Amino acid sequence: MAVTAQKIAELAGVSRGTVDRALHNRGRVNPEVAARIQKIAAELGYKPNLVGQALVRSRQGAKLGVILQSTETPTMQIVQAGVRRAADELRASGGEVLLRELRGLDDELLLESIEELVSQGIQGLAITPNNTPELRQCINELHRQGVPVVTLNSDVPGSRRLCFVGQDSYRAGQTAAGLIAQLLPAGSKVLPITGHLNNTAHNNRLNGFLDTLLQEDMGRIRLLPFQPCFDRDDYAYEVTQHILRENHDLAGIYVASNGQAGVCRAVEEEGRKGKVKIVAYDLNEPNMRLLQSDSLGFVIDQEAFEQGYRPPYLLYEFLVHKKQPVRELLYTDLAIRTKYNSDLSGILTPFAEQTAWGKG
Amino acid sequence: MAVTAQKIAELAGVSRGTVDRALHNRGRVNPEVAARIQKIAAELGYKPNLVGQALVRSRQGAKLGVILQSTETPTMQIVQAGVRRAADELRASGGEVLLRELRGLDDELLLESIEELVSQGIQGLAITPNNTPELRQCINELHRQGVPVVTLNSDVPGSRRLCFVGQDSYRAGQTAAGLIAQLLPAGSKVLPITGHLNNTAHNNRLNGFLDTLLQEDMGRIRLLPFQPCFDRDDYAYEVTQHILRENHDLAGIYVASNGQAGVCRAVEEEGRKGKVKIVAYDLNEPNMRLLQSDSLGFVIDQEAFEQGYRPPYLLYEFLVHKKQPVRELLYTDLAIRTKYNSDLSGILTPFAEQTAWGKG
DNA sequence: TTGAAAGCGATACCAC
DNA sequence: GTGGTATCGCTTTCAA
Repeated sequence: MAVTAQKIAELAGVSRGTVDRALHNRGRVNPEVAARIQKIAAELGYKPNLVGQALVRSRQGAKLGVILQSTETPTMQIVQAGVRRAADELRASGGEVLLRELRGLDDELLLESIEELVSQGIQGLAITPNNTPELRQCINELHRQGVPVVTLNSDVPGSRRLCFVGQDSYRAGQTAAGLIAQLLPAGSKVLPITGHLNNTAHNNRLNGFLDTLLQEDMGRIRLLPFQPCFDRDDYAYEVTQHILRENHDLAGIYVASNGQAGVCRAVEEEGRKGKVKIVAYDLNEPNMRLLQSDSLGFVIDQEAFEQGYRPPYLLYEFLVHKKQPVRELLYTDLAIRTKYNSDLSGILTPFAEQTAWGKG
Repeated sequence: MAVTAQKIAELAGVSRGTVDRALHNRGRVNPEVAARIQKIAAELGYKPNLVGQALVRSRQGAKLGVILQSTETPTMQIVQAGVRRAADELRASGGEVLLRELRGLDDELLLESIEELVSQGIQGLAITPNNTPELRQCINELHRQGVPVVTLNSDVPGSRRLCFVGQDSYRAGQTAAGLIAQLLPAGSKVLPITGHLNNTAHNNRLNGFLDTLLQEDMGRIRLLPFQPCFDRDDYAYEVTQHILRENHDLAGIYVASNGQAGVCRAVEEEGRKGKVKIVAYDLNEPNMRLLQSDSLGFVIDQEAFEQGYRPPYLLYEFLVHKKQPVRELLYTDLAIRTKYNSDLSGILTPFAEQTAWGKG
């Protein structure tokens, strides 16, 4: 059995209360006594029992808020599943998670939802933010009020958020470049497709991609000028079709944004399936189908589930055990996936129910 | 605040103790009363608070044993790091993990170590087993005694282990095949290298690899007969050198076992670096260096850290909360990695220390 | 068959 | 400054 505060109290000849105050520097304790207690604790390697801590903190009950935007997209639905799972698990430990799911991107609605959750007394917040000055201000204000905020999926750099959980977009671009450079012979022509021209994440991916191909690959791959598709499959289709017809030697397409389904369709309709390698992002249901049908060769995954699952836990740990995240930027893993190492089961299916009585 | 046993007791007009016995079917409770209590619990969606449960169970204290073999290998050292992390975390929740690290594979030593740990009173055990009849018997005997066993990294199929945590070898082979099929043009010559001829995991990888290339790729890749290298770099070097000299058009090498460093060296010395694509397994320090130097194009990762980290938690959950693993075979993720999406930091470096006083 | 009470470990509060 | 005590939610005795 590990060493407890009680044991230290006995050894120091004081009460548990005094030990607690001494070790946590809460004051109101004789400096000499405090020193003695801390020495004993150090020698015994005392660590407070987290279960005991959690139990006492559960008096106030950790009430968390999560707001997701663009919940109509396949990837955000995986993020959602992650949040739900965390919410379920935390509920079993006395936590409470209020989840708001917003369709589309709407800064005003987001700010309203935050206010609503705050008025309901949440002690921590996780959001998929828009990178606007208003939101940055809002995050900083929450920080000032003692409400920690975790950004997920996209970040608000420089704000006083507790941390960010999501993809390292630049590295995601590099990874795609490294893959394509190995996939295609020297001199191959590649078309990069991006989304909105002002989407930071997509731009970072593109930069990582271009930098890597130009610098490290030393220009062995011939890059066509990148084309925006505004995250739309129909535009992506049109652009791809056009470029394919003009470049009969096109060997690869890099899709930094959404639109991969349109790209795949164009490639198939032009009879170039298999000849033109396509690399896109995210492991979700539609992409899974594209992988299975060999329309899409590779996706680079961003662990959407983890992006939803982790933040509530980070907030809980911070609130209940005062534990800071290990880093400010918690980048999710970048797995390269083909149809053979992709699996969504166990993520989208309802997970094993815990011991519960009734509907739960 | 979530619904507690106390609340149910009040609503049912009984005491907490009765509620507890009724909900857990411990008997000694009037059937009618039990029914009423269960109905109320179901309606309220009662779930016992895990923190409360854990605290009371901590009276007995969960004492776990972990035995790792081949700890001299780079990958097992990552597994070790995972075990250590879990041990640290569980200690903070009142758990205790006894870790035995064995060099090499030695069934006898393994069985001795198990006995030793059992005699020290462990209530659960995790091991990297050898697939021998003696060990299977030992696992079954432990099961009979009520000591759950988790196999990790390698399995003992058909034994009464609680579950297995590790790679799906067949799928790992398929993944390599899918990658190589996309990497190389039709007609490319590929050499498969394997380890010991009786290593089940390596054989399964090879089977997955061959099946996939022969069936799904429809023989577009020309396969050379596979060569064993007995997990040794020197043999792998020799074999590779020989084959390279006989096949000036060799386009790829698939390494299902250890030996990749020897393979890479041979390829470089023959001046074929970059021309011959190499796919191997595991993200560990030596492979990381091979990736960085572009000697190795891809590795397929098996989440060694997770293989060490998960089992203690599975045992803890099983012992403390009676929670069964979701599946019997818990396969780790198969991420395809290049130098751009590989990262070992945060795994091998000591992780952020928790609030502690002194040496810990 | 049931209730009352102790106790797991840590913390908060209130007397002294 | 300090010790005592109640408390978190649950399980487990021990009495009744």
